Amino acid sequence: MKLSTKGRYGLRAFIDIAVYSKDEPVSLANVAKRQDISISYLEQLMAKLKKAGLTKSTRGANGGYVLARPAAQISVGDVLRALEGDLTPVDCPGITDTSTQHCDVEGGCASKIVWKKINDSINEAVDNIYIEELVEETRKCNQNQEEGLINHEEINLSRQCSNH
Amino acid sequence: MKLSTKGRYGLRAFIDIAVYSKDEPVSLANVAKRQDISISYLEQLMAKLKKAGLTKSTRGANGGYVLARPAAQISVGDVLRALEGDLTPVDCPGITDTSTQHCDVEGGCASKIVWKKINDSINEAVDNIYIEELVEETRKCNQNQEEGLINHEEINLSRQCSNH
DNA sequence: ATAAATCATACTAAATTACTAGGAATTGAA
DNA sequence: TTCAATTCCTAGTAATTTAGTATGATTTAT
Repeated sequence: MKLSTKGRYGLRAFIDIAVYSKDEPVSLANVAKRQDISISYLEQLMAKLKKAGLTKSTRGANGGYVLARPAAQISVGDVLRALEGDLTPVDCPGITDTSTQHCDVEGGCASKIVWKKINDSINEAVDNIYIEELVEETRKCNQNQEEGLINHEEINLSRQCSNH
Repeated sequence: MKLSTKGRYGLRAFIDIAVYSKDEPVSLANVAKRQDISISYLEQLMAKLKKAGLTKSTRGANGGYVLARPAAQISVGDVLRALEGDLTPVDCPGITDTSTQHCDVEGGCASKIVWKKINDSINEAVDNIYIEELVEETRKCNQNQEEGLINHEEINLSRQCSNH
């Protein structure tokens, strides 16, 4: 049960755009440089985010991406679901509304209870973190790193602020 | 992000053994019949569960599997981790103790907050459901289904009690 | 002896992931 | 007008993972 690079890279890219798009749109070339993800792959991730209405883009020179809404109004769940599809490790009838599967195993309804709790707990978790919080955290860490370089405390701080 | 058949089938098989092993060990042939999973695949799942100390087996004719501890002392988390490995959709340094990965992406520590919350919420969910509860639920449903057949309410009840 | 069962290991087809590649369309600036 | 920077769109592909099957050895009750 792994979150794919779509979700992992995509959230990082989204936060990056949120952090750097205050004045002007952020180009994927810049995101790629900062996050060490290929432009080509980023394009695919951005297509999903845009289709979900989470980003707006301007084409051509000096173009790029900005958030479609304030970061305080976009949850991590919004972003991850746009990238990964449903965040439901188990999809079986009666658990998700979208399930098209049919289930006809004999005997018992027990494991369904488990799948529902897992699904609900994940969605509850990601729906209660907003991008704004992560933007602030990123700014705080970037600042710490600058101070750290002055104070020769790179090792501690880079560990504290490592990303993924 | 999907839970594999190892986890899905394996938990069902484990519950099945818990339900039917009151008097004698449960053979995989019987589990296979009831749960519609091949014996050969079940053998692989049981190897993991046994290695984790969750089941005991007796070989030879009339052999089979029983739980190694009372169902009230085995959590769903124990079972799923035995089958799937760590239930951590994102494994990155500083989040899990077992992580051997190194992370050197520049700038920011934000997404790590998210991954930790997701991992914690899943594990908290599965560690607070015990097999005993699922055994009782299974018994309740099996009984309902029998009554349902008598009362000609098969459709409703089979929906209510469907498994997966 | 035989049949029923676990145990152990190797193999494989299908699906998914994680990208890369190539080019078309748009836009600001020289 | 031309050029470079950019998003947009689609196809392809190598590597990995999944979801099993297959085969045979070993153990044990009858």
